[in-house]
Amino acid sequence: MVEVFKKYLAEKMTLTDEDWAVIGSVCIIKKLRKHQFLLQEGDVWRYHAFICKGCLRRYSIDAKGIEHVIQFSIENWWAGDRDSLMNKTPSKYNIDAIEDSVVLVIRNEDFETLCRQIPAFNNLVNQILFRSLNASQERINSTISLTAEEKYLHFINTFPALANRVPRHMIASYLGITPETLSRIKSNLSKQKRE
Amino acid sequence: MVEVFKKYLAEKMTLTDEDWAVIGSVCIIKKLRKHQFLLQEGDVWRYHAFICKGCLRRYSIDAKGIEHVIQFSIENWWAGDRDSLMNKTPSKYNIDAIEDSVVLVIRNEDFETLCRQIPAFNNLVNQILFRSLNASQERINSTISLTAEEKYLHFINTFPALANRVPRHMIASYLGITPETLSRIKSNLSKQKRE
DNA sequence: GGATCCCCTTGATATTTGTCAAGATTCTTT
DNA sequence: AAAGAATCTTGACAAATATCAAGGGGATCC
Repeated sequence: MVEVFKKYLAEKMTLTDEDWAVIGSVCIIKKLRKHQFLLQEGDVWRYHAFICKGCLRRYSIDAKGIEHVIQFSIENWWAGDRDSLMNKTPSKYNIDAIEDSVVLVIRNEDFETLCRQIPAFNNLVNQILFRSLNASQERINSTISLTAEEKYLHFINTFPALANRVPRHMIASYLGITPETLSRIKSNLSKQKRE
Repeated sequence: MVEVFKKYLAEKMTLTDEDWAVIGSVCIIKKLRKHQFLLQEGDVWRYHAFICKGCLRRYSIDAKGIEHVIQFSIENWWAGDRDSLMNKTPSKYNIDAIEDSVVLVIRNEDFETLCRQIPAFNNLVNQILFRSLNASQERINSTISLTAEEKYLHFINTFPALANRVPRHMIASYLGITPETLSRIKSNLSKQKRE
């Protein structure tokens, strides 16, 4: 499973055998069964996690006990709680597996050493940061500008791989609407298509 | 006005006179009158802009011609369009001044040189990136989890300095609600307070 | 110092979305 | 294969929010 990560790195940076020896040595493979937590609210997150296989979600639980999905991540993406990591504060989020998954975990100290020792790795990390930030902005834009139906269409456009992979009620939660509303949107859309 | 930036840097990193000589030499001061654009949709953004004084907003315009405020920035914050900068693509956003403002602009080439030459500066930039990302996540969370009234309360809690500084209809737009709804929320809140 | 424009408020009404409840369907586990 | 749990759908109704329209107040510009 480490191979997935190696391939990912090789595609995004020039990766010498030497680099890989250093990086590989700090990687920890962790299997997660469906529903198993990678991070629970209240814990401090001290890692960087790369998903080799499977699908995770990050979500918060509000005062009324309702779950709100903040993010999905699948193979070749990262997961974690930067806020908790950076400020060493208990996390406000939960991360769990939607399917049986395999994640590759790197301890933060090790990760920082990698960034210092391997400039290309550091650049990659920065690139990912930039991308995440742009994606966030994009999401904010669509959340405040679009109707429920438009948000759903935007979602399946942006993440076609997820539409048939994660339960609908989680997509609804991600979009900030109720499962019932999503269900109606879908039935409307397929009605319109038939006409 | 460059002093504001110097003070900002001195607070966030160890800034030698030498560093400042290098940094100061690439700073361009730009005055913006109220309503004046810093960036217009379609232009490519090639700078980093620090606000010395005043208040800017970034917004998009949707297919129906409606403006959606994505972000406010005031003195001691940065403004710009990372997406356009990074990908060298025409910007999807407008940035304009809500009040007469003074911004400090650094060309991207110069900025990158600074990052390479002054490690402390580079660290600061990374820190800011992290913070922005956390703030984005936080905003997404509140946008999908809260009611209109809660969003408004959350906003004035998070940005008390903005509440009395930017027009209400822009706050409404930022929150993804109509000005009318915001107006009613405010009148409800003050009613409740009186009771 | 009007005149104009922009912004905010309020009311009436329409639309969207949420809530609650029941039944159907699918997935899991044994 | 059957039981049980979770998920999805649908309907009736309620609540939240948007839309449309009108009027008032304050800033700004000749």
